[in-house]
Amino acid sequence: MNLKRATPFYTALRNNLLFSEIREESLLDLLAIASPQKWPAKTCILHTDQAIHRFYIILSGMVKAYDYDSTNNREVILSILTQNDVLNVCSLISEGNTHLFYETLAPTQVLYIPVKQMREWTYHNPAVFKQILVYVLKKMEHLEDVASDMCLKDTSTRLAKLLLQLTNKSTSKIELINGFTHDQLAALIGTTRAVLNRHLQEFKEEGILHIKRKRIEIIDPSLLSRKISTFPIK
Amino acid sequence: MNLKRATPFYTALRNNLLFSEIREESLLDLLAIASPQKWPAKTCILHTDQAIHRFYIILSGMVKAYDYDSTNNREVILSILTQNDVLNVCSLISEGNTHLFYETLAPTQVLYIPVKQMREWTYHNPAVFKQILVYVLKKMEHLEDVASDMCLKDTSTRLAKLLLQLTNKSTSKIELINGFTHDQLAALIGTTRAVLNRHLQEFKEEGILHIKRKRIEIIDPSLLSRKISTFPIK
DNA sequence: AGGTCTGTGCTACCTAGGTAGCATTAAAAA
DNA sequence: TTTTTAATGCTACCTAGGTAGCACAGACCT
Repeated sequence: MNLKRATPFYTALRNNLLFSEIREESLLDLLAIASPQKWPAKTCILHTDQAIHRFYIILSGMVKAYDYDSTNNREVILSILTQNDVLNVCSLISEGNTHLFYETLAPTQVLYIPVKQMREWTYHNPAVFKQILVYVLKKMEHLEDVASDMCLKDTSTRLAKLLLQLTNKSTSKIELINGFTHDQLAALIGTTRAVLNRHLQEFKEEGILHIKRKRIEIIDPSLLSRKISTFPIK
Repeated sequence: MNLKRATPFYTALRNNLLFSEIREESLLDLLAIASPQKWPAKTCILHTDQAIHRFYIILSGMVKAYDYDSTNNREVILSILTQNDVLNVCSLISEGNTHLFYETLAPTQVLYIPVKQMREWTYHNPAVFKQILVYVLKKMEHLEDVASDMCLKDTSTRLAKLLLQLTNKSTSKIELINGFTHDQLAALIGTTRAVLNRHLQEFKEEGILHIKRKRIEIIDPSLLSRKISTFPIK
């Protein structure tokens, strides 16, 4: 028993807010039906029948949730999932189908639990639903922001917001998306690489940031925040 | 007791999927702390301190959830709430702040429960969280669609989708948004009245629909569905 | 070293959709 | 009825952002 508690998997679950209200014994029950799995980068997930019937908890790595339109060959990333995020919440409830696609952006470690067993576990631990609700509501809020920005704000505002959001206030470094290509950054703000680059160059000209290969450094955060939603004209 | 069960309020709660798993006695408890309220059309809600501390269940009428950008004076409607929808789910959980605005589009009847009492009630009826989760996940799915359409699909596709979605398959009538002005329709697909009208006229020319004042009638649904995501060019 | 590939910068062009403004019509109010 | 208001149609213009294409650079291979 004590051995189990010592595993990194146990610690991972224990530190996950989703299970903060769960008693130790129940958590060990959960651990008992969970299996680890590793995905290499650039793996599509939730597309196999098998994957649909599993509930995933991300231990490390990164997964994008995106939609893709074949008519114009474009992609939007609606959300980036990392440590402590979960995949396939719908499966616990209904055969609910998110139409989104999921793909790893980096090698990713997960724990998975077969949906059937997970449902059984939730039956004995209904308290988890409240925590899942908290989790989903937070995602929802983000999605509301994304949706409204996408159609009310222009591209350069969206870019500025993205960069500011992901800047660590204390270190002033951009987190999470360093290592992203411009294609991926473009998908995050719902535009094209060419357009994104146009705005990046603008920002560079104005002394707001440095651009290195797969890495952006903010020089002047205050100038950047002034880019938000203040139209150049008017 | 039997009297209470006979009230239209009881029936409303009983028919609301959110409370499908709730025992009769618990539902009566809920009814005991609930109060009816009427909002006239065009009323802003959730903006007063009082309103923030209440959980609302819509009995009849219509409320739009929207965001507004003052720099370009535009509005997006992200969701339309009607009978059996609820307002202020976040309040049950955290001081969670959706940044959206809410406004009635028609005279609306609600039941409200003070958040404090509602939280207490949920404490005794935790089963409701699962149902709320089901509800929120459904809203989430819709929001994902909206967000991705907003940046991957062109306006005429979004319009076609909107109209088809709201067409009752059996009666072939458009529901819910009949009575909407073009301004409101535009906000629903994230564009401007002028642009919306341009596409409506296009559709009319092509014999897809009739346009009357505050009312649209679909003549040829199959032509309309062909408008979806098939670019005129290519 | 040389070769391949992926990411980036940049140019020149095009169009969907945003903006402004006004004329027309239907509905509601006086 | 007339008056007033709200909803709609339509015109003419403008621009942000999408498209295509290519040159160049750094990374990563043999």
